[in-house]
Amino acid sequence: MTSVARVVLDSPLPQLDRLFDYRVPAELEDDCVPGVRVKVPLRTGARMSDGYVVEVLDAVAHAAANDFPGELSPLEAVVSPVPVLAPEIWQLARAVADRAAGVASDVLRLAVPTRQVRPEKAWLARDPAHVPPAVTAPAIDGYAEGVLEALLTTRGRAAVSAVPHPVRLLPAPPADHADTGTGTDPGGTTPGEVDGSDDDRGVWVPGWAATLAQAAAHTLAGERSAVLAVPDFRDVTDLERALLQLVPAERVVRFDAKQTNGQRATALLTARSAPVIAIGSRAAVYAPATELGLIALWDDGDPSFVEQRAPYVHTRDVALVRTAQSGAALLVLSHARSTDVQRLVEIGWMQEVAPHRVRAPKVIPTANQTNADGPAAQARIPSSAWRAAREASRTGPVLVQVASPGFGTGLVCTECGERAHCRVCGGPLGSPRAGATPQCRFCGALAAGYRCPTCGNGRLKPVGQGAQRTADELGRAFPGTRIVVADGSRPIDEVPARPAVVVATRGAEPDVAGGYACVLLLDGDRMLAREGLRVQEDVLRIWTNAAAKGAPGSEVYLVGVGGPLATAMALWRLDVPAHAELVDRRELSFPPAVRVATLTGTDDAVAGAVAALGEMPVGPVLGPVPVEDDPTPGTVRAIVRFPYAHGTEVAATLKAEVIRRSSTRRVVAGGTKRRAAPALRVRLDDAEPFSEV
DNA sequence: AGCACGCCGACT
DNA sequence: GTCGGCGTGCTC
Repeated sequence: MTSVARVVLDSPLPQLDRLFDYRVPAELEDDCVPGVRVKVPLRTGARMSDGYVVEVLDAVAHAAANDFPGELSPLEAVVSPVPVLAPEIWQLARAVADRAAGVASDVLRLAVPTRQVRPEKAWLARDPAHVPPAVTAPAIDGYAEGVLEALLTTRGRAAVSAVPHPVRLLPAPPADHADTGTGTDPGGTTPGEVDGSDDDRGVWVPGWAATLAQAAAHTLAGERSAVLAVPDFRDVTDLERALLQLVPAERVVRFDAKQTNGQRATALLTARSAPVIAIGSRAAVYAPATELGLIALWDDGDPSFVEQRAPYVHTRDVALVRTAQSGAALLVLSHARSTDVQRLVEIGWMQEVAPHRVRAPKVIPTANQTNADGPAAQARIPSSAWRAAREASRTGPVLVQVASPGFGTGLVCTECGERAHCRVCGGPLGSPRAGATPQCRFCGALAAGYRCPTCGNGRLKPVGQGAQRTADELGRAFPGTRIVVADGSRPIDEVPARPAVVVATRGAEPDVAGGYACVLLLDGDRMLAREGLRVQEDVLRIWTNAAAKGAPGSEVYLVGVGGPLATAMALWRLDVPAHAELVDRRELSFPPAVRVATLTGTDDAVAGAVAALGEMPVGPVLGPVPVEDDPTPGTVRAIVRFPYAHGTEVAATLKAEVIRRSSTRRVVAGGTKRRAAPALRVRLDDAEPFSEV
């Protein structure tokens, strides 16, 4: 009895994005199981394509399905007998691609690393009798008793406000017997904050990391997997440190961008073998963790969650699809709520959970206070904040958050004030240190011997204040105090809990055990001056994340900001501005109140796609307008907006249009053999066009 | 992608 | 009359 393999091809072509059936030769039948890599003939016998088997049918079942009338070609080869594509990850990739009008194999490239022989051999040689060490369920601290535990048990979904300060996590006692119970709090080891004692057991971790680690350990104690995705590498490290206090290292599997393919392959196979806690950045959300019980994200508003490769799907959206498919619980932790999550809360899809009896940062807005008669640094810092910082810097580290890296935000001509731009790419020039050769902030090109194109003058001066400049000024104003600078080019993970002034650019704030004694948020006005849909929620995220690095209840000075944002910060009610923002978006029909699709290509193709959508879009179609910097002249772009309820239909229609347009190959006018860009490119839920409005 | 099929100009 | 141009379409 011959069987039939259904295969997904490893090809980015939209017209090949469906399953192909192949006859399985008898000699391959043993190895041909769902998830293995295969080689298959395509169109002509000599041409081979790679792919994955997603299903194996016997001939009877295939005859009953009867969807291909022709004669099946035989499978060429099973590349490796190791099933690297888990069935649920195939389902996830299919659904994610469909939602984004994209190609499933593009998603698979994010989910499955390229073939690695050594990890596969190691996996095949593993001891099948090995039982991973059991895990004891810890309590989840900082929230009303049992609330999050109950959510995990009932597979609920929640937007969780994070514990807004560092906490000390104590190690879990060794689990000496397989305790499959849930919710049992091991006596005397309640992890959590410590009231300033000199006890040096345990580790200090951010509040959110402790909560995620406890929730994941709780899930794993019930022999179910957890998948935890965080925005960046440093967050993965924080989370891992928290987890290793609670569960054996063997049960934590990392997925992150800095791994080699070999490490990723090993992680993938480990995750498939037994319940684990899979942690990492974007890639972790695709971890093939068995028996999934929990999916959790930290800080879903962070732009790092936007995938940079086709089909550009946001980790949050992948998590939503995976939650729906797997029935796992979903926790989205943050301090500042994203408008996307606020929408899910308002439509009743997620519930809200806030910490119980925790000490929020004491945010003190200083809208219009100035301190004009001090030195330069003092002029930027109101006297109340100044005094608090000076006082706090005698007992511990003070965090000063500034907007941008380098010495200034840019360079201008000393004569005419014209901004200096890069001669290579036109980007803004900056100066990494006082007196250093100006350098492009975009492409990094050095601009030695720069002369102003407007007036011919050769001297430049900085505008704005960066971290180094602030640090220089504070160093003069705080003689004898250690000054530390942390920014993108000089990252510092942690500073000691000793008196110091730590000047950091947004997002680069070092951790400190126990938290900072005081936090100053400078440049808020400048951060808010940017244009774009996401500016407000972004800024709130940046402020709250820095504020949460302060010790419990420590003072946080929000300089130069007033109004509703300052109020929300002072009351630590970050749901309020999220709601207000969402109300605005609804009125304007902007995302995430609606979904958007950007259509790029020839005016024919774009107009055709808009026409094919018929009545599905809401509001006027924006454009089409010429795309200025596109390599293909005559390229236009249109933006259509549509309700979530039409998502499936819109994506399917646009995908069909892409296929229709890609079947005819176009050649660049001018006779060269170069192939032109596809006639139509479609991208769903791309907020970027709105950030320049 | 690649490669075959298909309907209109210059050649033995 | 054919050889071959590359527009159009398909790939189990």
